[in-house]
Amino acid sequence: MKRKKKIEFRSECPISTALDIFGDKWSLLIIRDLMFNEKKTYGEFLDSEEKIATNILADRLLLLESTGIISKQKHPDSKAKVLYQLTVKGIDLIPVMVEIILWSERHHEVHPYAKQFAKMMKKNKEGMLKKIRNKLIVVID
Amino acid sequence: MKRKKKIEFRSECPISTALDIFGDKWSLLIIRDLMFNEKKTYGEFLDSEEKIATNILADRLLLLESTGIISKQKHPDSKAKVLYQLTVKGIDLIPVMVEIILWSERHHEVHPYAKQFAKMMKKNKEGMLKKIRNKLIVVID
DNA sequence: CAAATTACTTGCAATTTGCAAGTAATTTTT
DNA sequence: AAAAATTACTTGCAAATTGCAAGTAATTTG
Repeated sequence: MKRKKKIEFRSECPISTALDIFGDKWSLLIIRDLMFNEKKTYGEFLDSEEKIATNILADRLLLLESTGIISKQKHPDSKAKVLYQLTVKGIDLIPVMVEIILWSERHHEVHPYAKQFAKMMKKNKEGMLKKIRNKLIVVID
Repeated sequence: MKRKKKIEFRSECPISTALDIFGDKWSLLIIRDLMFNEKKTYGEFLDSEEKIATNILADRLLLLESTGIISKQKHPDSKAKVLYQLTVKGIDLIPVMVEIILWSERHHEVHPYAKQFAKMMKKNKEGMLKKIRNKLIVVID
């Protein structure tokens, strides 16, 4: 499984461009784990509830890196590990992710934590957004 | 090309659930055309800039209908036409779509209208959201 | 220093996509 | 009123992508 060198943008429509990057069933789940679940390594992404296949994970990490949404760093604990993190471009996806969560919570049966999340968002959206962002701010891109 | 009767939800995570519905390269483009481009018929969806294949379009319209995001109505002008429209659940995707547009505009080269859109959003987001919503409000679901 | 762990690759089979060419029911044109 | 367009799809098939199981190579642990 080798991925295309360059991703092709189908048009200059902002929605289309975004979908060219993360329009699939898995990319936003990796971003979710980085953004909300403090996951940082290949192994941690692998053991999600949705059971992403290891080759797909490798492919998507490459894609997200090549589109500037995540970056690889040295893991402080071990040479055998790789630390993945969101770049600023990735962190900027917070409002997208939050609105997806709020929509899904409103229209589907989801985990209780999502209902809690929606309630807190209703109280103070700006504050919550900043709080999430502050937790992710990072030195190197 | 026959589609699976039922879509399978991989987990109760709100992001995952949303992706099970619209996590592909085309669904949100149909929603975009309904939401922002006043498109309403099969033929209109077909002639987008991104050139969706006709079998894929048929498949996605069915999927969006079965998940309650769009609905089919009689076309007032002709029996040969079908009128598609967003349901309330579909209209509720406005904030998701808007945040995707804003993110994409911020990080990519996109159509000039998107820059204009971003500028207006910055001025008065709540007002804009309401305006978009009002244009879509509909009698039958 | 042998067994785990970590981050991937590789080899297929199965599914999905994309393209070209129908088809069936209207609607328009002549 | 027949013939030609239009509209909303379907069908067949090749090509691409996904998903599963089984490696591999470099650390790290017992």
